[in-house]
Amino acid sequence: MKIIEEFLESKDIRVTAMRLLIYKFLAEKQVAVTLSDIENAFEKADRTTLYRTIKTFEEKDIVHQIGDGTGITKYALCEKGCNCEIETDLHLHFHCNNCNETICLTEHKIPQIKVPDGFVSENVNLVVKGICDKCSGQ
Amino acid sequence: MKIIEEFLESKDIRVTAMRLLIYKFLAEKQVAVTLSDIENAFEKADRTTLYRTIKTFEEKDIVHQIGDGTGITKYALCEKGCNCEIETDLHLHFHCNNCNETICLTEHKIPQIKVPDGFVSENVNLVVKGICDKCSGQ
DNA sequence: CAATAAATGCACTTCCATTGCATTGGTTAT
DNA sequence: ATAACCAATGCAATGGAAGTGCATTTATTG
Repeated sequence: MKIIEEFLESKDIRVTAMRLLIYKFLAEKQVAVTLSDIENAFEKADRTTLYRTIKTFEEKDIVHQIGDGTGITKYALCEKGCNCEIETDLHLHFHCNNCNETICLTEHKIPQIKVPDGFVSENVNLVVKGICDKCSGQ
Repeated sequence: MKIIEEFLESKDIRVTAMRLLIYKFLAEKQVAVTLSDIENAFEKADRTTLYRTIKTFEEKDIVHQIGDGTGITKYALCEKGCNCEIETDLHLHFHCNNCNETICLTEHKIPQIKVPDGFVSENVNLVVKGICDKCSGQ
């Protein structure tokens, strides 16, 4: 817990009880979560607080947003190897069509994508859909 | 126009004036459009009709949906080379951060993405973001 | 302890997606 | 041709998620 506090401070994020809890929640989750997921986990807290906390985390580059095609934006902690603050970083995510969970595959880099002449690639969003390891193992 | 009629019939879609117009609209557009775009183009028609028409087109595999990260779903006609009814087809789209338009790059195939053991890849959604040819040429 | 600034909570708004139901319009069978 | 039927359309309403304004609480600083 102390470690989290120091980490947040190092990222220029003021430490509050709520923020510690939300960070802890994200860290324990192995998958990307929606705002509703967080909401359900902290029913005492107001939705706005959770929303703004996530936004703060995003601005300070410790959380990144994922659009996995479900229409609902999900969030995940940036881990080692996730350089999402860098525009050219490739975000590879896996969305399970069975359990509906989205997982960060930060260790799986993808090759540079070629685009036609005249187009300038700044950022790539790649979502692989299928069956995750938990669901395929059943 | 006769060609469109025959095409729709061949896809098991009942031909109506509205459907012909919407198909024509999509065919003329070179970019993926939102429901609002269609709505603006056909102010006389009801939003629901446009919505359901697009859904019908989707079910019959002549239109596919694109989530480009803007949060608003876009739609585009499936063209030659677009086999979006096939699960393993790779959808490559380009989203311009300047003009906000999304373009289908069906001719640009991308290599098979490797996923970790236990994961089964069924479908890949790839959106490249940057500046499109029109905007970069300014 | 006072003054200030940030964080939280509440209420409200907006936008898009979606559905139920009534109505219209086109197709088919008698 | 007409009745019966089913699909398409239009209208109204709902729901969910994102986002904003403002009051209040909490924390920090002088």
